[in-house]
Amino acid sequence: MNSVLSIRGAQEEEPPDPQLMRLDNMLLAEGVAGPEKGGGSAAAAAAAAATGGIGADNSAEHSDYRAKLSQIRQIYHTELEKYEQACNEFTTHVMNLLREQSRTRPISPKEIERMVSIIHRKFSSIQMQLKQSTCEAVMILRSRFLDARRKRRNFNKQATEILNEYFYSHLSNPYPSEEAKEELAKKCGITVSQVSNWFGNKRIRYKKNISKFQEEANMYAARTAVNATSVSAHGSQANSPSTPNSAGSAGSFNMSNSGDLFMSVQSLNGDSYQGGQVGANIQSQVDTLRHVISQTGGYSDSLAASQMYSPQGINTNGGWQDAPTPSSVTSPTEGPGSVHSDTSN
DNA sequence: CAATATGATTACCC
DNA sequence: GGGTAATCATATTG
Repeated sequence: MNSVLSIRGAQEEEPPDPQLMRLDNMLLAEGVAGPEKGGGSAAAAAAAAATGGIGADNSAEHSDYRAKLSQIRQIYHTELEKYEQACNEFTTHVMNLLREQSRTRPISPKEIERMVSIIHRKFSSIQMQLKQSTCEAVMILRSRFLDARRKRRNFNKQATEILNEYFYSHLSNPYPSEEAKEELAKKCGITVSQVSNWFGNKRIRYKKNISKFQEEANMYAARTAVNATSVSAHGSQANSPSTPNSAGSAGSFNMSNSGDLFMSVQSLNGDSYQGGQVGANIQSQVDTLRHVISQTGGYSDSLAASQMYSPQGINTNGGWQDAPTPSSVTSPTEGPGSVHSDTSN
């Protein structure tokens, strides 16, 4: 046992051991070795407060993690304190011993100093072990709780609803801007990067096989179309919403009906009054309507329409990326023709 | 249980 | 830096 000390003591001196520094830095970064809050009970309270600040369900997921982390932190600190105390006690004990011995034989201060330094080194190596195992524990905790891949949770129904609504009403260009992403994130109670992930996944999976998403597309298209028309085309006879049900979608919109819808949109667009909201609404409708109509089997009749509405099936640019926004949302003041050209993608 | 759906990560590209 | 495509790891479903 002495051998260990001598070996360690020989090579290790004041210069900060890189390994130790690494551990210290990590513990600090993880908030384990951070400055202890004033009150003793502050740890739990602080953790709770910190979690309560930001995301709603996100923090809930992390609360468990934080609780465990603060547990680790507490253990770490008590252990550290214990070691320190033990070190001091042992030092004084040895000092006393030496003092006693000094009566019978001369003891140089150098010897005392050496003893003390050996003791300290021994205890600091114990501390090192403590830090190492604490780091390990934190790492495990992190991988267990923070690796979202491992702890994947589906978004709640409403969130996916909102996201799908946006996606299908911007089918021609489903690339939400940073602002739009933030908005969606806020509405859905998720993070912006989650929104980005969602759209990335959605785009690729939609494109991969559109047929699988037809029902869903119809559903959202019909819903938003009905919504929009009932808002923008004031009153009128409107259309019986008809079940937004997926199966019935084909039957729900017959040719004439969809034609009416389109006409109303067109005229409104031509009006070009009140840009902003209305314009955006219309643009959305173009997408959704296009989908509905194409699904309703409007191919035999409206030839012109059929061509431009022909959706992703034969779409010339199945990929979205190639076709940057053709004036989509930003210019509501275009002539009626622009709608067609716009939808031609 | 297998099969599918789904959110996150990765590699690679522009 | 943001996009796609492939992939991973889990959740949900039948």
